[in-house]
Amino acid sequence: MGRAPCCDKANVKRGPWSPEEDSKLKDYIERFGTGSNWIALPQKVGLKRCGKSCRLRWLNYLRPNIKHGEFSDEEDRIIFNLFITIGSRWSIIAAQLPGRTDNDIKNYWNTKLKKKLMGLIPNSHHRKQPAPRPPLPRTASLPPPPPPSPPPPPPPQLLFPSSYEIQSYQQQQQQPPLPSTYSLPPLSKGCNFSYMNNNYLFTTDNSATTTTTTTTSSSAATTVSSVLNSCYEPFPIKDQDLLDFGSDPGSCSSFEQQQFQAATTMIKQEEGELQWQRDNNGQMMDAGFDFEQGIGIGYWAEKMSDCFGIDCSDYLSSSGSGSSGINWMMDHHAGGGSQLMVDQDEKGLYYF
DNA sequence: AATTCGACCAACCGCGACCGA
DNA sequence: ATCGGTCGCGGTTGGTCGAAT
Repeated sequence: MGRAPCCDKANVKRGPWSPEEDSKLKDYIERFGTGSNWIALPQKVGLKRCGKSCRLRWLNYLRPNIKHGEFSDEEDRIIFNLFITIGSRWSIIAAQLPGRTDNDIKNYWNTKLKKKLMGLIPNSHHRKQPAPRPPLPRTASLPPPPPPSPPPPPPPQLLFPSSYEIQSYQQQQQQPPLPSTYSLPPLSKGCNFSYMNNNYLFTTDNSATTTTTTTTSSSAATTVSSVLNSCYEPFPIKDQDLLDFGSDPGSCSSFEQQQFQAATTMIKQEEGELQWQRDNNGQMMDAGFDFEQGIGIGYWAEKMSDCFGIDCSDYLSSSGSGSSGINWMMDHHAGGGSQLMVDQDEKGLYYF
């Protein structure tokens, strides 16, 4: 025995909404609200529609402040990063993009963004502007589009996911499903946030001043296998298993003394071979670290080779310190202002 | 000019969650 | 604790369009 239908499908209209229907529904809800009962709403409004259809039409199209049209690069990045982190939880993703609906984002992801990420189509900076399409009959009742917004600020240096991010996304497709329960930290407009679930760390923090990290379990902190960064500005990631090296001390996660001490203690306890370089004031030097004998440079070079397929022969032949190793990597593979991460648990090296 | 194909997106569908009786 | 009604979500479908053939 199947599930009982939510309405009498034989007596409800289906398919595209007419302007008259839109107008009726919109007027009614604006005057009286939904009454917290979508099933009963169509009868009150005088529509031969299923309640679910009315709800969908209102939420996705008629309600105020719905944003239509092209997605911005910033929206692209937010969608991408959230998708990587939490998967296809479209409603949660939509909650981070005011004016966008889950349906909108889902369609956008499936038709454009996913392909763009896989390199099938160029990113939006080379995006061919589509020719304006005449409104479909079903959209004939739309209000006129908002006036053109002022020109956007100049784009940041890098707008689209790096090769690492895309690689990570592709790898993530093979990962086991994310846990069904997770919690987002409270968000407020303009605040920075980051959180980590069992496999991924996510952050939108680009302020380099405050970062919150939420771990979902004690084991989460030891199973970090992937790191994503939604911006390309230096930022601190403070996590006990992720050491973040930026191009200056302020963008290194362990620069703060407390964090530094904790990380160093842990590393020395577990490995005993990682040693930080400090300047004369006892502060950690710019992106400086070194491996002591035993694993040392060989380990470092091996990991770079493992993770990135990088030929480290010229580094190995140099007489530089660990710091020059970072610089070598920055120069050769990441560019200025990039971040390097060392996953202590998996010995992984990541750069952005 | 006609046909085919792929992109796009509004709308539908079914399931699980939630809530009140 | 159980049941029925409703909501909300995410996957899928189908109509329309422009581009390509």
